[in-house]
This record gives sequence, C-alpha cells and structure tokens, in this order.
Amino acid sequence: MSTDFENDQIQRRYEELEELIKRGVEPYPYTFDRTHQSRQILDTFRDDDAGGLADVAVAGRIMALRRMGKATFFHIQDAQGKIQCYIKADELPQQYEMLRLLDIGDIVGVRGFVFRTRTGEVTVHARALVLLCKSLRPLPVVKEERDEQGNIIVHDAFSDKEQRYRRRYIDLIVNPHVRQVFITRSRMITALRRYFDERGWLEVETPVLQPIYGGASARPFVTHHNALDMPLYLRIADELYLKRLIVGGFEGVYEISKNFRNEGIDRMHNPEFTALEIYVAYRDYHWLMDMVEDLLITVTEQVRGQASLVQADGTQIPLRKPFPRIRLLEAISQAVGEPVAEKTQQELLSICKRHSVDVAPSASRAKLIDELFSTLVQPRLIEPTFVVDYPVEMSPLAKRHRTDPTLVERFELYLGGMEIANAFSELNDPRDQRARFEEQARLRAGGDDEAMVLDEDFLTALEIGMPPTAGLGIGIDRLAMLMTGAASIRDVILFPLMRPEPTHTPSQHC
RNA sequence: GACCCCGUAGCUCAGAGGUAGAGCAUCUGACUUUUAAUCAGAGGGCCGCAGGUUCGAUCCCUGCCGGGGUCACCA
Repeated sequence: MSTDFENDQIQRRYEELEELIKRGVEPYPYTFDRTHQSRQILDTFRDDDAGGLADVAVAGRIMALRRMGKATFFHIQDAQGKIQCYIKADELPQQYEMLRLLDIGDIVGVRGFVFRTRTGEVTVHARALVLLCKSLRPLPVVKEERDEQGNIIVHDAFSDKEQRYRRRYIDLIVNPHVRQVFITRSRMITALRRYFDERGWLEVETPVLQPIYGGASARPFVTHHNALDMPLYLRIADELYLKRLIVGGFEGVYEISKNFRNEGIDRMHNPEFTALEIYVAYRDYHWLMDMVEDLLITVTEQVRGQASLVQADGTQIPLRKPFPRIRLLEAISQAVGEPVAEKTQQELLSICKRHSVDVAPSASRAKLIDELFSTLVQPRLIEPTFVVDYPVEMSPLAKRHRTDPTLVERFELYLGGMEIANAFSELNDPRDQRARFEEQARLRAGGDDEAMVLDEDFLTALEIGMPPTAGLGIGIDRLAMLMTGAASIRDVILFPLMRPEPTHTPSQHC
C-alpha cells in the first residue's frame, strides 16, 4: 500500500477499507432492496400504530454519527431527505463492530423497525446494517441545529464557491437547497415541454456542429472535423435550422438547445447555456406576446405553486396579465427626457455623454441605442415588461415593422432586470433577408467579428418560401434563476465552466 | 481583456515581521434514547506557487496560478 496519501484522513479510510475486507465485509456490493425512502417513513409514521413500519429497509449516506459506547445514532441521507437510525451493540454485535470502521460519507442499508425516540425523532431501530459503499474521502461536515421555532440553523456550511462548482457532487450531498434548485430547474423544463406538446408543437433536434453559424450575433467556438477536413462551429443558436423546418411544412417546432458563445463569463453568462426556441407558422409577434404571458404564468404556477418569481434578494416578482409593452425608443426617450427616434449618431452620442453612458465615439447608431437602453432602462425592468419594436439595424433576422420600415417587429421580455426572451415576426422575404445579410457582411468587413455570416442555403430555403412565422427564444438558465432566486447563472448550471484546477497530485491508493 | 477583493488543517474561519490557532471533522479512552450529543486526551499545515526585501517572510513587495465581484463583450 502506498503511503503517499493526500492527508491522514484519506489514509485512515483506505486502511479501514482493508480491515473491512479482511473481516469479510464486501465494501461495494451490487444491490440493496429498499422498502422505503426516508420521506415516506417520516410522513407515514404514527405513534399509535407503528404496525405498517415494523419492518422497513432504508438506504443512504451517513451524514452524522453519534457513538455512545454500546449504542450509536446516525443519520442517513437519501434522495428525499434524512432519517435517523439507531443501533445497539448487544443486538447486533458483529455489525456494531463493523460500524466502528464506518465514517460519515459511507453509504449503508438499514433494516429495522420505526419508533420515536425520547427526544421525539422518528428513527429506524436497526435489526441489520449493511455497508453499500465505503467512502474514501472526508466530506465537509455540515451541522444542523434546530431552534425553538423549528428553524434549521446550519453551522459552517460548505460554502467555498470554487469548491462547490468544481465538486458539485459534494455540493449536492451537503447542501440540500442546491439539490432543490436543480429539481426546480428540471420541473420548469418539463412544464415548458408539456405546454408546447399540449399545443401540438413538435420537439426537434438540429445540428450542434454547424458549418456556418448563425441566428445570433456572437463569436463562436471553432472545431475541426478530421474526415471532412473542415472547420465546424458549435452552434450559437438554432434559429436558422428551425426556420428551415417551418419552410419544410412543420407548423410549430421547438428545441431546447445548448448554445455556445465564445464570450465572457459573469453572473448572467456561461459560455455554454440553454435556450428554448419555438417557431409557429401563421403567427406574429403580437400573438407571441400573449402566448409568452400565458406560458410564463402557467409554468411558474406549476413549478412554484404561485404566479410569482423571486430575485436573489428574496423580492417576489408577481406575474399578472397583461405585461406592460413599451416601445424601445419611447422607453429610452422617457429615460433621457427627450425624443430619440429622429436623432442622428452625433446627437445620440451627446445624449450618451450627458447621461454618463460610456460609449466609443465611433459606435453605430444601433449600438448607441442599445447602450442607452441597457444602461438607463433595463436595470429598472424588474416586473415583466415587453420592450417592442427595435431599429432594423439591430435585428437582421426580424421582419420589418408593418407601419414603420425603419423598425422591426421584435420584442424582448425583461424580468428581474434581465433579458429573458427575444422574439420576432420572422423575416420571410428572401430579398430583404439577403440585403440584411449583406449589411452584416459589410459590418464584418469593417471589423465587427460578431456580425452575422451570410448563409446561402438559408436564403434558398426562404426562396422556397416560409409562411408568416413568429419565433421566440427563452433563456432557460436565467428563467431558472428567477424560479429559484439564484444570484448567479452558475447556481442553476450543474457544472459551470471553470478553468482546470492547478496541478495537484491525483489520489494515491494501494 | 481591465480593475478591486480573496487564497491559512478535510470544512468554516481567526491571527501576526520571530516559521501558526479555534470550532466542527479525524484518532484514543469513557458513555445502551443521542441529536451542533457530552466529557478527557491526541494527531493533523510547502499559511496557493515562484522570486525579492530582511538577520529572519505565512505576514511586506513583484510576478504567476486559481476563485469571487465590477466593467467590457454578450443572452
């Protein structure tokens, strides 16, 4: 056996493992037949009738151990929660000896009967104890105390963010609220699917590896296909493929899409994130706004049991129809105290200056509008708000506004100060789409590496003909933040992107 | 990419220019209804890494690595 252990506790556990094997204990058996999960027992136990719980089998990870000589109390944790178990040396001498070699973190199965202790805790009195998995690394020990009001006070919670994100499995074991976040996220996605499926829209899968990336303005991750010897891009959006499917005759398609954007990382951004996009034929953005209101309220009620979301500071955001709809330029005009619609680039520049909005003097008109909005308006949009009708330069895939050709029929939904959804009446005029792509190409030639790339096949599809279509994208991670009150997108992504850990010695063993 | 903050035991954190401390966890002993179990004792640290200043650095300085935050980019 190597002596090169990371620390004494790991070494001790490896030695215990050896000792267990020496005594004929199988440290990694194959199955264990459970009769109950912890929750079921706690929910169904009745003091006047323990009959139904006279013989139960539970399994879980040891989270607390209180040894008192010839009797021991321990808590095991399963997917539903924790339950206390009790074992006495004189009843199970051999297994009690084995227990001496067990630790917090080990996974065990307990068979026995349920009773209530003197201090009132429903507990499994062991008639048998089996080891199901020996844990070889110490777990952060989180101690809980219950005060007079029954509130749980957590002592020294495992809280180092780096460790929590890098070792999410530990985070999930010792921080029960983390597990709840991801259950909520999953339920939200299920509810979204159900909503779309009930309306007959088809869930589809489109390429993640794309020869031409498109559908958004962002820098891509580039990879290479060896056999075809060609560059491929991880998708930044699935929009152009979904529209091809509408051309193909599907009248409602959606995809839950992992997208990849080679951009910075912060509280609202992870390089790989989840979007939901949906396209419905013969509809426009007005219809979509109504749908989004209904969708959000329906899903939120299903997930949270009430039509309100929650911010990281605990503030509730009630969802009530109709969500206010404000036109982008009017919102900015209100914020700066003068109309901005007719302003030139130069005039917008000086407005930015007056309101201490930091911009490059060479910034385009669209860029200035975007900056004014995101600095002066967006942070105030806590309650759900549709911002509608964007300048055409900002939206190369959206259809021109039916009454103002300088605008497009587009809305973004803001919630909690974050952009949650982006949608348009989709541009289906191939001539206009080509002109917009060409404008993007000019921007790209001018050094804008986030400008869109011309996709000739997509134009071919539009020439075949796409019916009038409404399209919507929802940021799933951000919506999950508002479902769970998370402060950072990393708190709703199981394994957020981290730099590799600095070199450390891998675990040594015999 | 820029700036600010952080990095000390398995976990949560103190600390100080003279090479370290607490609580929990761990180990030994006591304890057959405990629950932050208790009581008595013990072990455990390249104080993120590398240079520099100094008689002496974990502490001061510089660089690097990792993380958090703000900004930029973006959703």
